[in-house]
Amino acid sequence: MSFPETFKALADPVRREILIMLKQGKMSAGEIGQAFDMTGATISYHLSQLKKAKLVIESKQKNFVYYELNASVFEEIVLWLAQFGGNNNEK
Amino acid sequence: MSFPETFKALADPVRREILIMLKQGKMSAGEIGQAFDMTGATISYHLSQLKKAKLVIESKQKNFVYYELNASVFEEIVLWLAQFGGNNNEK
DNA sequence: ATTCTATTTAGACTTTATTCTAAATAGATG
DNA sequence: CATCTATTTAGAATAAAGTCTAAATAGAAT
Repeated sequence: MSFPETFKALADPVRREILIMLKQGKMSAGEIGQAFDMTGATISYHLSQLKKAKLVIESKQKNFVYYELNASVFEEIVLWLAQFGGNNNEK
Repeated sequence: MSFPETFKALADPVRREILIMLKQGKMSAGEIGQAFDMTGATISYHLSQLKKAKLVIESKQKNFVYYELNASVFEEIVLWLAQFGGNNNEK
C-alpha cells in the first residue's frame, strides 16, 4: 500500500462522495457519474485515482465497468492513524 | 471538524512526516524545520495547514512556537474511515 | 532602545490537480 | 460489419498547492 496515493485520493470531496455511494454496493461508472454535475471523463479520472490508491476494485460486465469498495485498504489507513492516539475509545 | 481540510492536510508527505515526529512530543517550529531540507517559511506553511485542520495544537513560550498532536481529531477520522469496513479486525 | 532570534506573512514562481471537449476504444446489438 | 452505448484517453485550460526569497513581526537579550 502507498500512503501518499491513498491520502491524496481521500483528499478530494468528489472521491469521498463516491466512496460513500459505494457503501450501497457495486455501481457502474455511469451510475456514479449521474450523481455529479460533471462530465463522464472527469468521473473516470476520479475513479482512476481511487483505483490507483486501491480504495476501489473494478470489474467488467458487458460494456459496463463496475466499481466497489476495497475494505482491506481502509483497515490499513485506520491502523496508520491509530498511532496518533485516535484509538482511545472513551467517550 | 472539517473532513476536506483534514484529508487535504494528511495528503502531503511532509506534513505526515511532521505528525510522526510529533509523536515524540511537543516540538518548536525550528526543531521541526531542521528535519527537512526546506526553508522555514515552507515549514511554517505546512504547520499552518496542520493547524487549520486541527491535527496539531500550538502554544507559545519565549519566542518559540511549539506544536503538538491533537489526538482527538485523529479519532474522528478513524471513525469516518470505519464506515468503509476498515474495522474488520480479522487477520 | 537597539539588536538578536524564532517564526510568520507577502508575493512571485513552479508544480501538480482538476476539469473540460473531442477523439479513441471496446464490447454489444441489429 | 456498421452502429450504438459505456467508458477511457489525450490534450488543453484553469485552479490549487507547494516552494522560494525578502520583508515583517514579536518577544528576548544586551
